[in-house]
Amino acid sequence: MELAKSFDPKQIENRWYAIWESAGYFKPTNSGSNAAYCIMLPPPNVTGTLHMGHAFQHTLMDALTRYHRMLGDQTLWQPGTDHAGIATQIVVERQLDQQNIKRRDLGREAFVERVWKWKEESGSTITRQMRRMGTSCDWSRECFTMDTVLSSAVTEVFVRLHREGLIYRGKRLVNWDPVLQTAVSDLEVISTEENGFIWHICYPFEQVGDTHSSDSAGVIVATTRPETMLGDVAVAVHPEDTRYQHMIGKQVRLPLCGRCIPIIADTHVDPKFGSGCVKITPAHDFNDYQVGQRHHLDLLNIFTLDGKISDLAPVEYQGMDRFVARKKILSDLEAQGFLVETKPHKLMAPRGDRTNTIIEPMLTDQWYVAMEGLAKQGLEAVANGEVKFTPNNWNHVYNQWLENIQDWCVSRQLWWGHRIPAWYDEAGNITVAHNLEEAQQLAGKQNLKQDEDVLDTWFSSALWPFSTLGWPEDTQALKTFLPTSVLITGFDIIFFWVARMVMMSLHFTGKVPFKEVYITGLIRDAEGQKMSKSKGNVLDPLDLIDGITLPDLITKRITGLMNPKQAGSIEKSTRKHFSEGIPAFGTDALRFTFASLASHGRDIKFDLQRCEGYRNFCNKMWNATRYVLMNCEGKDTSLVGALSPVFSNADKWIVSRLQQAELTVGQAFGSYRFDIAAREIYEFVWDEYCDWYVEFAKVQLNDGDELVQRATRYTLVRVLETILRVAHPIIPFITEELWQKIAPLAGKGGASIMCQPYPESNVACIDEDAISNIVLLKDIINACRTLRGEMNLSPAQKVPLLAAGNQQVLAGFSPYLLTLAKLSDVEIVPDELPSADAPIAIVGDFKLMLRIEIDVAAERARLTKEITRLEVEITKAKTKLTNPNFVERAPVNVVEQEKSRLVGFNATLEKLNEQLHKLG
RNA sequence: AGGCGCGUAGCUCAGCUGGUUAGAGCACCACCUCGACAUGGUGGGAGUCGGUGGUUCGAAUCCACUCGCGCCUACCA
Repeated sequence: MELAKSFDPKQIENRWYAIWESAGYFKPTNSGSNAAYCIMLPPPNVTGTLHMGHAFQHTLMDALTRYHRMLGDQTLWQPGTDHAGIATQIVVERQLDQQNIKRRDLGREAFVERVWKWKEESGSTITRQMRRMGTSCDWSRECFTMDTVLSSAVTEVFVRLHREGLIYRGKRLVNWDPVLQTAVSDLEVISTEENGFIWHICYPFEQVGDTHSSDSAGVIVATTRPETMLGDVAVAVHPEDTRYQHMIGKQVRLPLCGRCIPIIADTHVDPKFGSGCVKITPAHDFNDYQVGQRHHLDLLNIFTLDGKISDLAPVEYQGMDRFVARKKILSDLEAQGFLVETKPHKLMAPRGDRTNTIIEPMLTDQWYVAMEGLAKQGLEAVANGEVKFTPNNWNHVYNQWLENIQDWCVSRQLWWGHRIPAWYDEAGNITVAHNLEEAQQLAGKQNLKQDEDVLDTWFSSALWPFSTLGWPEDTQALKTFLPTSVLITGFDIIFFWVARMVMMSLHFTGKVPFKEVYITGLIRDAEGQKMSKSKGNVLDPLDLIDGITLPDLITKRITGLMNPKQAGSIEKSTRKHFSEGIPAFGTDALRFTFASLASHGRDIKFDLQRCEGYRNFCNKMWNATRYVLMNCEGKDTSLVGALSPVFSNADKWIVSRLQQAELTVGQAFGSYRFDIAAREIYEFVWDEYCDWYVEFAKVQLNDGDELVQRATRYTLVRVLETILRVAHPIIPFITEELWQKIAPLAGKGGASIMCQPYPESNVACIDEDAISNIVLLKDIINACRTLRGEMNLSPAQKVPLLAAGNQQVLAGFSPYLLTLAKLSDVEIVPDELPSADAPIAIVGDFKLMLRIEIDVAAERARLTKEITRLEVEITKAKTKLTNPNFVERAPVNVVEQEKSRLVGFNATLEKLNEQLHKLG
């Protein structure tokens, strides 16, 4: 069957994916003694959709997976999804909101059932989309963090850590999200600089007989959160602050509350900031909590869990929302004369990463994992090289966090997630166990109630590398694939996930979870902005694959906006950037683009035009294959026969060049330089195979005898078949389609290219003589073309060439020159070109002359220009070589190189001068 | 406050274990339907490598300082 004239990705992609998957090629079928290669897919949110970041990372993981599978490794790419506790719960709660149902009205059991239902409905969206990207992960092993098996691993880990004393329950200040009404970890709090105010408030001294002068009637405290004063239990000053030293131990009366609180001394206070007096609210500020601990102060909790003023505050504020209360407190303070000053102030506001609400430090009972010992192990693993980061500057980031780690608050007051395996009796005694029965047995009581809370999503994610392989059972998969080979992920989850996996895996399996971590850049839009729904700059990878019209793209971007007012500006910028919509580039072009952009350590601005360029590349590959098929199908492409084929220098050259490409690509995969791999494939296919070799082959097929033709066909087929395999890990679909057509001509076959061996470089196939011969030929052709260009010859205009130099070499070049340099005739003379008013060029020892009528003055000018350039180079080289410092200190090869350059320049200069004199 | 990264052609980026004339893609200009490909071919224009200083025979590359941009971590009430 003939190939279509142009590459059309739609025709081939879906068909091949279904074939691969149903044939079971994604399973780790290479067996036995072969090396194991394993990548864990960072499990996407089960209800999520594929975004550019996923598509990018999945492309790199798939390229490595396919590469290693073809190398013959036992290769597993383990897929799965994450239940994403908070994120998923929010999505379902929003749906309920639209029906005016509150989660608490529905009840826990019904709500969780609802989430499961939603998970079943939408949970396959992202995996369906991943299939469009060509991802060759082993779907038969697909996991979900709340599967029975994985859940039991979670319980096991919790119970073991508790029994080891590494999990404990405690009442402490935690980051509290008053909207979600759950604790969150430090990492889930985003600090953003915001414009606020700093208020100076006077706390008057408690009058004890003595009278103070009016200006020292109290101390001035500065605060950005006046509402918390209701929970103040002290005022702190620096012990060495001479302004306040004499006041330490005195009492002030807290305005609005009337309570008396002491002035205490604590080094936490910075005398240079504000007034040098700090109000201390231990129940609502992390620093104040520390101060409170040091001074044995009471914790006065004046907030309820939903962010209202509690009944421990004066009655007139009780039940008021925290922000409303702030306003009232400020106006009351002002009315009573306590508000001294209001100044604008930039502050870092802590906000919840999911709700964007101000996070409140809140005193609650929570479960914690003690991190110190685990962190130490985690640090060691990187320090001793068991885990390597690429690029390795991420070591610092990882180390810095682990060195300053706090205990991890793992309990969440949510319903969707792994329920904490702890039970309470009526007296509140805690029993941690694998299940109720065990807890009852341990507690010796029947009437136990399970903890209401669930675990942080990242708790189960931290176990992913071993829980998916069957831990705590000692499975074959665990033995084979742990430690896994490489983790590919973004820097944004080094703390959330990477570090925690290292710690948990070391602790429970004694092995690191992965030997290497490749940290990718973050995909941004063309202007360098992070892609987000609210900015309206999101690109859907599937739209790049299938294409989308401008109206559809606009509609997609402006529907479901949190702030509908942005629709106008989003539409405008979308029209500007995508005036024609997006054409269908196909999966391979998109994947090739991602690979090309994957240089190390940098944000990636996604450039649509590059994607277009790589679609063109796919088309080029497609058409090169068409050419080969047209000329080789049905003809003898083998080496078998009575007479052996005669390989030309061009044949030997392209085969040599192929070895180099194989080597470069292999090394590039090994060092995660996908950009280098992609560039090498691009340049080899386009610049070498298509631009040069196929053109040489045309000459050989046209002029050569049967033996030359056979060698040419053999080489055309052999090189193409190989480069398809080289390229397959990056562009799986087109290479499969084309390989199926080409492989039989190379005497190969198989159900799929993905099961074929990966090409490996063979130095024995490198022919240095052929390489230098073809380099010379290319130089001569280029020189002729340049001359033609400078003489403004039209491409159709064939002119005769007179060439001087080694006659045998020139005779071999002649047929190629005729065609590739568009010549009417090539005449060879041994040594000297005749005197003539014709343009000449010098290539090494060869002199070329186009036999055309020229403007003598123009040619004189052209030669003079070239001579001037050479003279500059000669001066530069001479200056270097006459500098004793250079000759003595530079490496020998550099000096030699400079010498031979000078010789070459001089020879060329001489010839050009000669020619200049010959001009009439 | 500390840490990291970036600044090279109009745009997006390679090159940066120091050594030919600093490269590519896209965009631009000119010419071209030639039996693989106009998603193409041939030729061409385009950069004082952010700035200053230093090390060196030699610096886009190494060092110091500096300007501009971005990110991360921590935090002053």
